[in-house]
Amino acid sequence: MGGSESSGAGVAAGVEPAGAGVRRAESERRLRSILDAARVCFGRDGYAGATVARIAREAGVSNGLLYQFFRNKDHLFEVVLDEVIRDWVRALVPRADRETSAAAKLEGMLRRSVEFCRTTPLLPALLSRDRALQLQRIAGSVEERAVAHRELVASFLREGIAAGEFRADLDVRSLADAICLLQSEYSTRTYTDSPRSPVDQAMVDAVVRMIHDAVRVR
Amino acid sequence: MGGSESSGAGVAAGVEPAGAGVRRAESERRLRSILDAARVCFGRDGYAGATVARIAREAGVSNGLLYQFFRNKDHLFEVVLDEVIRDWVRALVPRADRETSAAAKLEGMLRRSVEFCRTTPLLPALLSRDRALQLQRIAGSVEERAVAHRELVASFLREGIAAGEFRADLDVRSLADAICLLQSEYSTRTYTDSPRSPVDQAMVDAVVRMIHDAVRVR
Amino acid sequence: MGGSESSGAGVAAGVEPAGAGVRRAESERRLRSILDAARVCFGRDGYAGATVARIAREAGVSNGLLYQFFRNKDHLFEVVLDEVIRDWVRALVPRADRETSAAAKLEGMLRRSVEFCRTTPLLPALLSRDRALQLQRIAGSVEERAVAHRELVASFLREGIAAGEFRADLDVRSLADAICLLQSEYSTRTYTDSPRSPVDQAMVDAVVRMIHDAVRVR
Amino acid sequence: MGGSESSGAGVAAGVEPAGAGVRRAESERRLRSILDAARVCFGRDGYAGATVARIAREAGVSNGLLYQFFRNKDHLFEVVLDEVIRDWVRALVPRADRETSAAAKLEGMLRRSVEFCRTTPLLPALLSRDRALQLQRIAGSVEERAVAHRELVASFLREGIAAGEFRADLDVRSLADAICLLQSEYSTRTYTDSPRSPVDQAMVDAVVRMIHDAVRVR
DNA sequence: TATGAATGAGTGTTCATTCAT
DNA sequence: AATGAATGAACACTCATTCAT
Repeated sequence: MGGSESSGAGVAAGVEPAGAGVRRAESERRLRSILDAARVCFGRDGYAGATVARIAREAGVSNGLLYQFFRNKDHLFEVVLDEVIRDWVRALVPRADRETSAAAKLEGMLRRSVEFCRTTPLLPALLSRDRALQLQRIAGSVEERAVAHRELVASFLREGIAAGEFRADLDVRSLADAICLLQSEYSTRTYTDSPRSPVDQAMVDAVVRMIHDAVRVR
Repeated sequence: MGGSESSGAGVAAGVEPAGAGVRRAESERRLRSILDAARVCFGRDGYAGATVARIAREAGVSNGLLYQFFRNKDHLFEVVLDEVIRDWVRALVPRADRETSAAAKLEGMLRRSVEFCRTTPLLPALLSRDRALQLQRIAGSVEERAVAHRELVASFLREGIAAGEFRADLDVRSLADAICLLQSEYSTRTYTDSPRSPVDQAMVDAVVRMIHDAVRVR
Repeated sequence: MGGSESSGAGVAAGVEPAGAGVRRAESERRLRSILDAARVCFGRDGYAGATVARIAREAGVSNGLLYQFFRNKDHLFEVVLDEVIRDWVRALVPRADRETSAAAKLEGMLRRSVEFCRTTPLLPALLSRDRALQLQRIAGSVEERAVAHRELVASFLREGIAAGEFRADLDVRSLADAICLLQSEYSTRTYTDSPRSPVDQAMVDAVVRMIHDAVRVR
Repeated sequence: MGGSESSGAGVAAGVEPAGAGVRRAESERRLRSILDAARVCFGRDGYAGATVARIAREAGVSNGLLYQFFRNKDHLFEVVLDEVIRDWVRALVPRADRETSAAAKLEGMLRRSVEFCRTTPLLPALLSRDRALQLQRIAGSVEERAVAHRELVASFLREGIAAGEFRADLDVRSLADAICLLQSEYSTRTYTDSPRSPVDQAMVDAVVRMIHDAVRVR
């Protein structure tokens, strides 16, 4: 995956690199490094704590260049967040070929999410409740994704129930919520690598088991 | 529980009320109101978002008085955090009389934690990963308490295993971690009452059931 | 008149010095010096050209103190403008005792205006068309005063016509406009003391004569 | 008059178009469009308010090209100002054939000035006291022209006196100054079209009458 | 002890200017 | 000759902290 988890082609939506010469490449590389630095800074310091100046410095560009690509700090944050979420969501989608049972899908999703966060300078941290975000500003996109995430998990649960694989009396909504939360949190902690409690394989396994126990037919 | 969740004795450790005359009481009351206001502000606005001026204003004291009690904003935050955690932990301790089984203790702990957060202007929000906190600053006390929390849960698990109430092959450490996490997060969300996904009784019930499923003998 | 043309008592409307001790006086003196410095700076450099930092420096106070008194640069400007206009208008009012004829009132008004500007660090310059002001921001108060000014002059003209002192066929509106303009401009130039054409007594006399010629019965 | 009020010959003094090939024409056209755009921008936004980037954009050229023709923003402004003044002065010169009396020349000058400003995207606004200009920067050329303007008016006055058309005791210098001022101001206001007091025909007529009254023999 | 006026370093943002292409 | 990406100094404004009273 390398150093940059950019979304395939055009770097980021909402940003127009413009131009089409040789400079284009250079410019795009800089935009990329700004986004990467922003990802790290926002992830490390939160929205308020991250300064535009520091992001620029860590990206190796001038203070002002940032404003050639983004309207303001908010806009930069929005784009970064969007990108990260997109990358993350992509990682969650089940492997159609190998994960056939609903249980396998749930498990795969959790493990991949954790793995994704381990190798990505990210801010799913931000998926959790970073008050510093003053989320109202960008609540939209985050909220939307969260809902989508829960819905995806819920669909797996329903699928499992329908297949007789899971208990019929599951409280799908509540369980989906809890599973999403576990997934988010363990993913986040994997990255932040807080000394508080580093996430190791045994923990992930335990969570997987916990989820299985919660859904499977007795 | 009343308006102030202060810890019984000398208000807060690390703070020297000084003096011993008649004014002592007055002074202590002011310190109390500062701490209460800080709790509310930090909880509401996060570390960076909370301003010293506003805390003072909401406490009904002058800007400068704050610095008679606390070295700086960081120090105030540290003390507030410590206090909140102490209060919270106190709420977790099982009711010796009514909760005899390990399972009951685990369940009671979760429910009380959620309840505590519902009625307390608090900042367990801060227990979770509020990156704005730049936790490194005060990691110490938080970390310490987190470890204690996990250890408490772990002891319940071991107790249950010993009593033949829980499965013998539980990964105690990992499970304790997951349970703590669920407890923290649902408690936090209860308070923040985020539109993202308001926590209702059904959800708490689902989590309780999940934990039961994870531990009980098949 | 002295160094400061503040309006008698409370310094400036819309600003709450608050407090009532000994410090109050000190504080008020600082507010005064900010307003005076602002008057000079805005007058000299225009709205955009004047920097908050320089105003603070020339007032001998810190950068931030300014924001204890005023919401922002705009607000400061508004207050300064209001104050200046108030002072200026006050200077225009005819001396009830000595100026009885309409002609004397017109003449007195012009001469006093010029005199006022000679001794006042001011910005009637701003009364004229300083585009840098982006007048839309504060258009209200300026416009209002300008209208009042024209109306005052017009009333003198009508008075003179009624008294048979002035020609009956005067285009009152247009003439009032022209007279106001002459007054504003010569007043402004007196202060700016532009090398372009310093205003001397002979010039003022010539303008006075011009106005007389324009109104008096043949 | 067409779209561009440039002065016939080499576009503008102080600017070296350089080169002598076929591209010369192209280059000159670009310079022209920069100057035109600058005229509009400076006139609309004032010196500080006008941005180099916007001027370039409205001229349809790149940001940097501007610096091939002009040392810096100041220089551009200087050149634009010079050009505008030249155009304006040209408009003031009396029609040798139709304006024979000194009074007719004065009147014609005023009316043409107003008319010129009505139809020209211009900045005579800048001739007046736009403090944002920080006129010190370019005082030179403006001052020079202002003196010339006054001298022209003065010559008309002397001519009228010599012809017995005007009063012999006129204070030529002072009166010339006042007349120039009226002319500048009404011209400016005509363009800016400020809601403050739109200049209509009646007003211009009144000013013309005022000037006549001021000079003509009783 | 308590005040709040005062400070100034630091923030996000703009924009004249340069320079590799 | 022409571009426009990149720079960085400067701006308005905020806020933790101090200190005379």
